[in-house]
Amino acid sequence: VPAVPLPREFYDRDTRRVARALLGKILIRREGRRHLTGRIVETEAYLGTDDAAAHSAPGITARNRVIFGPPGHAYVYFIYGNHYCLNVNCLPEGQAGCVLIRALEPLTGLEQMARNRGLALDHKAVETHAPRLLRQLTTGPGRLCQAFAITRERDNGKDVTNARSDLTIADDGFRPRRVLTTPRIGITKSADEMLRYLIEGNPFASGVMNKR
DNA sequence: TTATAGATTGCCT
DNA sequence: GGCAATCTATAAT
Repeated sequence: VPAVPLPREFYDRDTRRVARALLGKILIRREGRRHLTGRIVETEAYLGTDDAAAHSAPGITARNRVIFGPPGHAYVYFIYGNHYCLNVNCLPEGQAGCVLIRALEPLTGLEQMARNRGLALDHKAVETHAPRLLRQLTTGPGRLCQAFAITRERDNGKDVTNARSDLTIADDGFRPRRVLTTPRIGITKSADEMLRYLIEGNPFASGVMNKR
């Protein structure tokens, strides 16, 4: 696992470019000496005050203030009374924009992820239902937060570029072969904008056959 | 002060 | 494929 997080400059540019560039990077949750890691395989861009679907659309509020802050910080919100979602904010302080992390390919710490998700993941289960089970760990924005124990209370506003942070994003050199662009999922406003990015063919992206 | 919709998920038929 | 669960930000009263 790479020890050096992506630098702040990585996030200090157009939100769509960051959303695409985050594909293939590694999300790292550190719990003492143990690590949970997963490769980012699906993202969505949420633009500034011009994007009706973005939480930043109404301007700065208590809830969304992280999106207007300096780049490279986690924006975590609670939705539908049940789920947390993880974003990283982009662009310089004062400009809104963030990327929603929608799906990961789990890499290390799978048993802990399963425990966090309330799933049984023994060897027998892996042998018989591996693809189904593994997809239940970190496919979907709410699921990956539960698997990584990401909550608003614990992680909102956290600097993901700080190596001492327990939530960081790093580059291990992996580059996606091909990237698909589609409309965003689960929104009603600005639903036609092509702002969802995923690694073509990766089985851990959400949706059927990597589409929707 | 009350009502409503929401960047989701899991269980039901 | 349909729908309930369950909290909260924001709009409407």
